[in-house]
Amino acid sequence: MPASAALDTAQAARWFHALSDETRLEIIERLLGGERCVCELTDDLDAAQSRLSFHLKTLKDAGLVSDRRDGRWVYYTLNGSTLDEIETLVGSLKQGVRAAQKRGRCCD
Amino acid sequence: MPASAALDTAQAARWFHALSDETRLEIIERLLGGERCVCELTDDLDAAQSRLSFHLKTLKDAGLVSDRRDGRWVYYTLNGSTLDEIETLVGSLKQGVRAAQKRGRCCD
DNA sequence: TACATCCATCAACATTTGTTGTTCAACGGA
DNA sequence: TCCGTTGAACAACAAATGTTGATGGATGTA
Repeated sequence: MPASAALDTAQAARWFHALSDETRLEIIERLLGGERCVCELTDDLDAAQSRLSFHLKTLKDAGLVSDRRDGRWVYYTLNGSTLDEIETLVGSLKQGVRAAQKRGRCCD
Repeated sequence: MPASAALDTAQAARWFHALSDETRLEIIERLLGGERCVCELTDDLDAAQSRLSFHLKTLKDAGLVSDRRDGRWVYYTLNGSTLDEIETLVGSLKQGVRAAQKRGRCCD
C-alpha cells in the first residue's frame, strides 16, 4: 500500500465544493442539532425557500445529507458516514505530508 | 460548552473552497511527494504556468501551502498544520452528528 | 371538493471562478 | 551587461455558481 492511496480527486472536489459555501455550512450547523425540515431552516436562517432548496440539493447530491418525507414536510439529516469518509481523506493527506516532511529532512 | 463549538463558517468556507477544485487537488497530490517548484508542476500536470500560478495563489491564500524562493525558483509545500485544523473541524462535525443521532434515538 | 401549506424546479439575472495569452520583475549564467 | 528562465499579475473571455421571484405538484385539512 502506498503512503497515500491515489486520491479520487473528482469525488473529493464534489465533497469539498459542497462544504465551500457559507449558507451550506450554516445549514450543516443547524443539522448538528438533529433533523430539520426546510421550513425550520428558512426561519432559522431567514433565507428564501428556493435558496435553501438549492443548497440542500447541492448537499444531497454530494451525499452529505439525506432527506425523508413525512406528510407535507421533508426532513433533512446529516450523513455521518460521508463525514467519516471526508475525515479519513483529510487524515490521509495529513499523513502524506508528515511522510514527505520526514523524507525532506533526511535527504536534503 | 456546547456539543460543537460555533463553527467559523467563513474560515471553513475558505478552506473547503480551496480544496474544491480538481486542479488544486492534483497539485496537493504532487506536493504529498514533497516540495515542488512551479515548473515541475507545470510539467507534471501539463498545465499552463499562469493557470498553476492562479491555483497556487488560491491554495496559499487559504493557508494550505507555503512558498519559498530559492534563486530563480519558487518551491511550494503543503502546510500540515492547516490540514490538522481542517481535520479537527471535520472531526467535530462528525461528533456533532453522533450526538444528534443519540438524541434522536432516545427522544423520538 | 376547495383551499392552504410545504417544497422542488425553473427562468432570468448577477456574481464569482477558472482559463488563456501577455507582460513584467527578479534572478543567474554567459 | 545582455540574455534566457522562472513565476506573479493582469486583462479579456468563458463557464459555473448562487439569488430571486414565479409556478406547480404533493399533501393534509375544512
